[in-house]
Amino acid sequence: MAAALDDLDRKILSELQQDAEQSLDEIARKVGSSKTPVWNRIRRMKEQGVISRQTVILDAEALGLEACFFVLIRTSEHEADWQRKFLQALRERPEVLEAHRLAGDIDYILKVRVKNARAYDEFYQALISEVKIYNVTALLSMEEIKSTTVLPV
Amino acid sequence: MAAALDDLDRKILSELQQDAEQSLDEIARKVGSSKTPVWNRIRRMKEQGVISRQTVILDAEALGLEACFFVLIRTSEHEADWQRKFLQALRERPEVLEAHRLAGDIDYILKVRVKNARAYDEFYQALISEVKIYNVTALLSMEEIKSTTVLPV
DNA sequence: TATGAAAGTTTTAAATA
DNA sequence: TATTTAAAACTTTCATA
Repeated sequence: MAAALDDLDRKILSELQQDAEQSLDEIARKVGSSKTPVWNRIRRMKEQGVISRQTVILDAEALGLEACFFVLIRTSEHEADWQRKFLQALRERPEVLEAHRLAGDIDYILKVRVKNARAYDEFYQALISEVKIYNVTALLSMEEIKSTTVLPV
Repeated sequence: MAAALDDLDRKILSELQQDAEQSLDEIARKVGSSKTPVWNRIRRMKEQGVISRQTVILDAEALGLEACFFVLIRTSEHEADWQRKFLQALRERPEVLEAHRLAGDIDYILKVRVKNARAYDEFYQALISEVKIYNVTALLSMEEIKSTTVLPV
């Protein structure tokens, strides 16, 4: 599955991750190459799916989304039908930014961004009314020390 | 802190979050406006810090980063000096994608992306050798159900 | 890989509602 | 005050060497 990337590819990815608004010329200069090879490599990496999309990162606080919770979920249900419903509920809710199925004792972890604690409670009430859940622990973030989309390349 | 955004601003943000490669004309058409007002609003939202940056989202699997852990940390140390060192270590390590200080029983949560379980162990050993930590629980993600940078606007 | 030219986009300015 | 029009500067895209 892992794509074969050389040093130049990695430098280009690193530049694009830092700032996707740079022009090809600028990136080419920084990575010590020129426009055409950089352009061809970017196109190839998009086709390969190494680069999945280009987006803007918004400031959650500036949008008034001041509360962030990590939610640990244990469930007694492990049936296919229950799971499908649960996953669908998570995918549909825009306040759920991350959702992972886990190995071990805790079944799922979510990262949820909302306006405030009340908005979290509304989310929580809605979720447990949609699907049966055995145990939920919400961890409230007091400080975002780091939050990055930049992967080490 | 929350910026005053109107309906048109929100539509523009929604388009940019979905796909930041769209041209101004395309965005303008979709949100029912035209190039210049859209351009002025984007510039204003960048200045206000609502839009913090533009980036590419890479596929972690395609890069060979196949393991994702959520790490729950309890510490006995709460001194300023210890904390500064700990936060610095987290910020410097590129495999740490998220780090939050929490309210309550668990002090910190991390999201860590690495090649495999061995790479996680190397990260873990390095971290505990740098700073004293009381208790660590690592939750291994078996399936990424959802992972988005798109905030509800 | 480099060059360069065509097509398209962003950015600024001026005119208009 | 905000929008439309228009034009200059710049960028991307692609053919050719």
